Amino acid sequence: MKKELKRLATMNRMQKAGLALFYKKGYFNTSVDDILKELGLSKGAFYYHFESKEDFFVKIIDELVAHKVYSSLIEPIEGHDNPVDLIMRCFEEALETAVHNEMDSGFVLSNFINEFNGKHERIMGHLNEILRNWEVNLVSTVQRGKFNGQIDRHVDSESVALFLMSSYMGIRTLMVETAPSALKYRYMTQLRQFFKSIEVKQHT
Amino acid sequence: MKKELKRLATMNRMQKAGLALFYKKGYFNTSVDDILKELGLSKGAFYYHFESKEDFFVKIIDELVAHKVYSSLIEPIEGHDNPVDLIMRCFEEALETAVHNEMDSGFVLSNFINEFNGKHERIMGHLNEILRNWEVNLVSTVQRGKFNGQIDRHVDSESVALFLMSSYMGIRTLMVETAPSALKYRYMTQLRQFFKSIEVKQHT
DNA sequence: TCTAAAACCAACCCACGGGTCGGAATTCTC
DNA sequence: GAGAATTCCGACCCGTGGGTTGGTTTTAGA
Repeated sequence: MKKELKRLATMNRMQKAGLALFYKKGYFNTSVDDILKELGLSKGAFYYHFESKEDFFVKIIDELVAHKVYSSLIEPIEGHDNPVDLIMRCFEEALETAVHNEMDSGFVLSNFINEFNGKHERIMGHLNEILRNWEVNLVSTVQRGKFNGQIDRHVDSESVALFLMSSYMGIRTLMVETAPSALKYRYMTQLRQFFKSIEVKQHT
Repeated sequence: MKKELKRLATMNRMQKAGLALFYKKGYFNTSVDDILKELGLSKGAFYYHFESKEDFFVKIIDELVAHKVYSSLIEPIEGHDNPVDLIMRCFEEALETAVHNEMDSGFVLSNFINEFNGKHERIMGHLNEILRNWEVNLVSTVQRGKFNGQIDRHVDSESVALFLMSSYMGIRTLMVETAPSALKYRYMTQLRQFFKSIEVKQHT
């Protein structure tokens, strides 16, 4: 019984260290040895737990990356009150985390997508699934906004979701090298502006 | 005299092939041999013309990538009539090219930025310069819009420019794997919506 | 046509990285 | 505490990739 626990513990350590390095230096630019060195483990240990570097990475995506995206971008907007506000708060929060994160290297999911886009079918499959989950969630949140009478019924939910995703992925990329705090502020300003334009006009 | 010409011709061939492969497979995942194989040239030829792989890449950035961004995103919006329209047309055109481009791998500049973000100071310096040019150009275009009385004087030009850049970089990433034509349409819809929100309200 | 420089070739060097394997240490189970 | 299974070590294999070098072909120019 305890064996299974230790097994999982070790695998988890490797995956966490792996994600940290893949995120920081990129997949192709990170060797298995790099990860092992950080943990004081050997190649044997690694290949005892994982079939290959690729298999290792796929598991990281399905578990850690998916979870990260879920907890920071999906779960926070699943409430039932004021969808627009939820999305704004969620993005703000996510960006704020990035600002305070010393050694931020961008949006994890976006980084990996960029590295494998059109290059590696299998891995892209797993990354795209996370992306789709996010999208579905955004779409339904926007639709809730329509029901609640906050968002104009004439706008296309899917388009809005897509626009939100695009801009978020882009700003996270830009925030890596240039004054994240200032960029965050500017970005949020325009995001608010955009939301205003699709909100139902209040005939006060 | 003709020697210099041949020299430049060969270097150009290498750079073009290099950019194509770097763009398609990424920098770290493309070997110098890959490029040489495609041209039927040898290592000796390569290292006769370039100091190193990195030097080779930097030159590609400064010449080819910079030029590409300039001709597709900067030059088209430098006119003097209707800035909003110019930007819309320009983005539309750029996305349309991507749609029709079999084997599209995303926005060249964005791809490279993602690959080196926070990882490689020197290369990021060159990439950021292109980014800044683009930004400056967008900012001044937005400001022209204010002068012309098309854009609300209260909006912050830099924020708008940033928002445009973000969304464009994001949508280009997303377009690689998912029905580019549909995404383009949806994106343009929302971009128009955004512009509406910062345009001066016509009191007809 | 002859020479010298420019352009290019191809074999070589070496470090690195993914993956293998036989055995040693640890841990569980009885 | 013995035996077996699990976990891990570390030396090894081998293909790859960046870079070097000595020499060969091509070209310019007088």
